[in-house]
Amino acid sequence: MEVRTRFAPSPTGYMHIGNLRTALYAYLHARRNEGTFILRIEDTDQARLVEDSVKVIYESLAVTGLEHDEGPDKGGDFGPYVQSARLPLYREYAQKLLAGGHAYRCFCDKTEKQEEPGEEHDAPILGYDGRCGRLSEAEVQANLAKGMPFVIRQRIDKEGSTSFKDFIYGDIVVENKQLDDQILLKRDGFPTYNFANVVDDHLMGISHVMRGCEYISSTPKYILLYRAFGWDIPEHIHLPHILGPSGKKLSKREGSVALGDFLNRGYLPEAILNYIALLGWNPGTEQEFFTKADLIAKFDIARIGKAPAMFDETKLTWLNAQHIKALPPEKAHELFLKFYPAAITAGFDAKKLSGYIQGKVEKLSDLPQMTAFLAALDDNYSAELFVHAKNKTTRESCKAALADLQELLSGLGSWDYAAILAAVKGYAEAKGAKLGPVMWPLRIAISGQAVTPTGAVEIAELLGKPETLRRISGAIAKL
RNA sequence: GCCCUCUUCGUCUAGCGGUUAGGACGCUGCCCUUUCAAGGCAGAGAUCACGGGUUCGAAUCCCGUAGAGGGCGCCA
Repeated sequence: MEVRTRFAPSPTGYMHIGNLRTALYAYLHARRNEGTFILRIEDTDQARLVEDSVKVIYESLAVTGLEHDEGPDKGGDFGPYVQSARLPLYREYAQKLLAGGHAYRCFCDKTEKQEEPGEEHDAPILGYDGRCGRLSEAEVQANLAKGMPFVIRQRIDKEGSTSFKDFIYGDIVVENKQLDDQILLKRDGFPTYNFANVVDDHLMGISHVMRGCEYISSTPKYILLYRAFGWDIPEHIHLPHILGPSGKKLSKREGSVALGDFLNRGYLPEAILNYIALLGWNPGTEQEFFTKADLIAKFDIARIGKAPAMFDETKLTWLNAQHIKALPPEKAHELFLKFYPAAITAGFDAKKLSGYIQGKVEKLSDLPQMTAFLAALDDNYSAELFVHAKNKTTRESCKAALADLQELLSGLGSWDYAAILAAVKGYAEAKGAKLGPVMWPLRIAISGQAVTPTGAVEIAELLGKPETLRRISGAIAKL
């Protein structure tokens, strides 16, 4: 059977990282099995429509390379791919349910949950009592004649139980009395997720329904719907949640959750994909670094886990550094260019700089701060930095070394890495010293900091002779 | 409140009846005669949530308990 998976986000205005993982898994499963990956927009909540948010979805999929084969912008044989454009379809299928006695019109007042200010109102919310389901045909007709607004609810026989086999979680059994007569078609004529999802997944030929495990509890209701229609039930694959640092579902309150945030903060799309792929899935080998192509080759839904996973930005950062390191130098430079401040690109050999620091960049957004000292030395650095136990340096030893270095370097004919290194090395050897005691003061003098993104010689080279000498003089004065 | 699910180092995880419980991030130390970092190596870190079974033998199978997460919307 052909594998057809779908990613069905609602247009909320941003791409949640948890949703992105769902999209990734659905994409990978489709690609792995030479199937089809479909994008469907679930915009059935008219009250929550966010302007332009469909664009965010397209951009997110494009930047991460999760290309869909069918969708609103790509077309396909199962469209339309936007739920608001499928209203007649839902109406038609709701009618079928009505005709078969699997649904009924409900004329009750709205019972929607209020957005409560003081959250902890966890008063038990009882499901609908089903009273309209017991209305006689005459009563229904009378209400209709009066023009009373109504919704269509699923009629669920409260006897017995309903079960399904989840691919990850195994057999799930729920007693029918736990199942609410959920609303299928809202008063405004739009379907609820609960209805549209089932109808669309069937009509679009979805073979594997992949979604977050918050839907496990309501899946039996969907199963009942499939049965009422006499449809085959697709494979259900519920995914464990991604948790925030507090152990709750990842949410905006606890920092970044949107793909865009991570992109802005200098994470590479491939690193993000790599990291979230590993949240809930593993290859069964010890490989952790994956390109998208690797993931397609190795992804297997059989190795998705059950336990929720906490999102750990530290590990994402490490993975990001790995991906940056693996970039071809030209590509890395191209990306760095977008983050370098103007002072760097204007005043330095940025390409050379990129080459020197590529192995040390964790996030692209670190670049401005990492390179700031090149453009402008902060003269207020502490002279105490020169004192370093391991290199056996003191203020006095540094001052002496810098004085010698200044003379030596000012006499240097050519100013490049090899020449500078040779000069410094020669000096250290002549003094019978190791390189450390000489390099250390040089580094401090020309960078004003103990930690630099590249070595002292590279820095001197980038700075140029006049500036290097100027900074050395400044350091001598300070000492 | 009712229902569903989950539970191996701080974190992500391997494990599917017999392992010194493996790897990764992070942490610590050492090495690399350019600091820090990167890289290499080493180390600390898990009574496998707890309690009962089954079994010659259980992290692995069964039953309870606890904790955590999720669901119970005219939201998805």
